[in-house]
Amino acid sequence: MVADIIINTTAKRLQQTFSYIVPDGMAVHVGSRVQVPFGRRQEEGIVVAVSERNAGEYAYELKPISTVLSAQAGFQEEMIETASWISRYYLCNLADALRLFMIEKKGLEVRLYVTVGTKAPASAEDADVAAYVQAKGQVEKAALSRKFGARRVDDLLAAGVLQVEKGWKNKISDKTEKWLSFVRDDAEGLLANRRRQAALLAELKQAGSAPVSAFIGKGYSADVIRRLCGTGLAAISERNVRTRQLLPTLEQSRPLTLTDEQARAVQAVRGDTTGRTYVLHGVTGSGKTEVYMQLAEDVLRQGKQVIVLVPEIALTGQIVRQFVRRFGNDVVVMHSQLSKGERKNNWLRMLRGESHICIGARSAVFTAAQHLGLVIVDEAHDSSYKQEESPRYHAVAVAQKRAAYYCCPVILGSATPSVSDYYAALQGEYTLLELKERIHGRPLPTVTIADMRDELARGNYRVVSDAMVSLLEETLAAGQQAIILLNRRGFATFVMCRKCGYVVKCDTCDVPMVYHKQSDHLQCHYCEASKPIPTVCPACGSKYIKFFGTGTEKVEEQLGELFPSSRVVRLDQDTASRKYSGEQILERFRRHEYDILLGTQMVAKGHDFANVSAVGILSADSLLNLPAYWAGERTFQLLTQAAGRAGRGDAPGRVVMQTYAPEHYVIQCAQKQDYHAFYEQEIEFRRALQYPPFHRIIKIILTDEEEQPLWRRGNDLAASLQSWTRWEHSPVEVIGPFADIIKRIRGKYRLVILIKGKSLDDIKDYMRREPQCWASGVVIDVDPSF
DNA sequence: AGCACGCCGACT
DNA sequence: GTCGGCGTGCTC
Repeated sequence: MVADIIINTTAKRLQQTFSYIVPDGMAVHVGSRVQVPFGRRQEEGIVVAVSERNAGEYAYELKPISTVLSAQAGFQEEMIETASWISRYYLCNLADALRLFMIEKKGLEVRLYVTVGTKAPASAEDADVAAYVQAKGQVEKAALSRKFGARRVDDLLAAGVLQVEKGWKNKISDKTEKWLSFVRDDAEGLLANRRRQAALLAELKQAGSAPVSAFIGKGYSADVIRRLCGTGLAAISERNVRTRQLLPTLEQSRPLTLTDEQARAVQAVRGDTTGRTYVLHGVTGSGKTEVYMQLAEDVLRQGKQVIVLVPEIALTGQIVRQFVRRFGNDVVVMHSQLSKGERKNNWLRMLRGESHICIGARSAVFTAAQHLGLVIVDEAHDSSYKQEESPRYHAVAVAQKRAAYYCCPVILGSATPSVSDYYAALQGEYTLLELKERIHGRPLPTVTIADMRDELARGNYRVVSDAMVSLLEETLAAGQQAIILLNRRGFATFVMCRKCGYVVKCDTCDVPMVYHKQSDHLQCHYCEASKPIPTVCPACGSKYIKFFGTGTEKVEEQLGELFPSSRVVRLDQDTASRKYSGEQILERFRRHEYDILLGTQMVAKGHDFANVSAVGILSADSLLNLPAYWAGERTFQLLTQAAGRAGRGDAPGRVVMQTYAPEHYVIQCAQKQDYHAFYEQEIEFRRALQYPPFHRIIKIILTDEEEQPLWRRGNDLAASLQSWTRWEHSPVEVIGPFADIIKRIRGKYRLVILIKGKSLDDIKDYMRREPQCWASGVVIDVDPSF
């Protein structure tokens, strides 16, 4: 037998499979993770095909597989298929795509092992070390150094008393633990004089079985346990490590009675075995979660599993809590703060079919499954579903691919579906389900627009408009809470010399630095570098250094001055960076320890605070003016999301949106919270300018520390792509190279080449074969989000 | 990605 | 003579 293997490295150019002999009797399947000789090294490989071919049929000599690293944490056929689709569609190599499905990214690790050498130790202390190594046979060098000191070990190695050798450690061996289980009662009186063993047996009878370690923890010695097993009344067995209870015990909730709309949606999806995608368009507060849960319940009844994706920010939010309350222990939550062991346990529980629902952010789409029955993507329009590093996959696309294999439905839930998804639904490619009513008939919040040009004309130079001030006054007076959104952190957005116009920029990035008052430093938001504030202008030496622009820190200060008796809390990357502190801020706001929650988009997403009746959006245009086709869509989504935070309780919601472009259709539609009107205008704009969904885009980003070679590489690659389109008479357009919006980040210049066309499959095939696309300093972004 | 090999210039 | 810099090519 011969196995085709992908070497699990990050090497960009190492893309092909390598064939190895499967030694007789070795259990190797598609998906097994194995150790293979590769050149002079040993490497980890993933088996992607097994054939009955003979080693003699190959033009080169085949080597045999060394060992199997893990059968348990291997791959299923579906995962290999999906990974291979990802590598083709997103133009990444297969090893990188496969690694997305792994918990233990690298299973094989090179370690140095020490054994005794040929020379005799010179001193008694050295003899101790040698004796220790002798007794163990071989010791990991790092462990030996910890015990005896690195200096000592190195000296002994140099003297030849010890010697060192490279070895490999398998990190993914299937871990087991010893379990003690009850066999029978002591009818014969075997334990008549053995009080500890009798007590142990009694406890064991209660428990049935438990890990040996649990009994040791209770004070039973290993000897007592061994002797009890010797009588045959109890037995020890090896079991795979059990997952400990990860979820807090919450009171269980019962399914609610559905509204007609909800029931229709559930009915439409129920029983789908075609792998279709459903767009669930429901206004905020229309009860999408209940639809999700009832569909999930259905799938669970069939013994199948569900993956629920939520935006990164929402992992601590309502939806997770609601699923846990409904489904209890059947739910595993994957979040970034889990330890590696916990992640692995959760993953294994899904793989073995012990749990049936997995909730997590983007990467949870790769969760192992016995039999997937449903994928739910909440807030499916959210930009966090697109991974911004290679492989640059979109979780929705991956979900659809996996669902197609299992023939199960995908639900894309959102109050503001992406224009592309909605278009696909109207075209009949997806199925559209609409929830137009809010639960309990609560009205949508009323939105007022504050034209900031008028404020300026009236002499209000503050960040906060008069309309917003009165909204906040009334809200605070009524004992209610408010949320204020400003999409920029820091105090002032740039620092400029009033005399010569010099703007302080980051040393390694081509962006102005932001003034942070809290740390009293200038900060680069691209590389985190910080600088002190110059006292004189570095360019002309004048002292007229001034701060311009407004960030969350400045608003915090102004709100403090305007409402001295109110309690304001700021939530942005700076205050949320410490572990759990973001969560704590939200929790304390929920308990009304603060009156105003101020922050960046973090405050806009998914929270459900019953006492919040007012929302202020300080700069509704901040995304609108970005030079990107999706600027309007993102703005509409953010504004609608933010507005949706108001009036979720009994008090009606009120929103003030500050803008310099009140007549813009995005602002107008957001004010009316009219998705359909927005969609109609946006789709015409996309059609006219041939943007997605009408055309697809690939973005190639080239980076280099030097500008000249970068342009040469960019021109060469663009020329190669151009010559292909001409040769093939392809309608695909190659645009560029041009300098990226930000010319330089972290000391590297950036060029962009765009590829645009109705179908990009053929040019992708060409790119796959073009070595320039696989050079270092080239990033390929298929369906880029910017 | 490693790693070896080979070519070349520099230096004990 | 040999050391080390880097470009090139291979790994079943």
